[in-house]
Amino acid sequence: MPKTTRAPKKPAAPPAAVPSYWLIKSEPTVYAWTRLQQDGRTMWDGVRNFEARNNLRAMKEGDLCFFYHSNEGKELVGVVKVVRAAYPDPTAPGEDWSVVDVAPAYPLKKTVGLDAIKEAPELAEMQMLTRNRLSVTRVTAAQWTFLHGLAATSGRPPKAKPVAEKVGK
DNA sequence: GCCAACGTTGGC
DNA sequence: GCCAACGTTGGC
Repeated sequence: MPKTTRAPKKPAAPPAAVPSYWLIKSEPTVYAWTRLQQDGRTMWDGVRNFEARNNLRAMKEGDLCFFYHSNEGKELVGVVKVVRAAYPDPTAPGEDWSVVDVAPAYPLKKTVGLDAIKEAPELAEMQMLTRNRLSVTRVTAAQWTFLHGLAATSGRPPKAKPVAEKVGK
């Protein structure tokens, strides 16, 4: 594109950008939801799968993710917010992996079990089901809303999150 | 704890 | 560039 048509450098991306929705998995024995609540924030490291990594890289600050307990529990337990977009994974120096920082946004009033997710025709296309080994998957807006219905938190707009937003260190 | 699924790696 | 072996994930 010719320079002359280039937009005059947008003054910081509009924070009004529509958030995307995701689902991240963790084995509760490795890093549980309660632990994240205690920590207040964490670096989501250790992802060693290209597709999962690409999903991490597609996350924007402010995006929301379901937090899923794999292996034990097998249920959605809460929602986290992306508080820092992707940056190189310091646990894999020299390698091309990424992390994001997340903070707890709110717990689900009712956890949503894998069985319930599988039962719902509305969720048949969920990436977590179709790509069940992926630790970071996409969630559509429709799936997001539907799952909040199951979690009995449907009245809660995804914007009510007074999470501290100190980016950086 | 076992096993199926599947992404990744490495040999040819 | 294909494909078999391997490793890891995650459900059961």
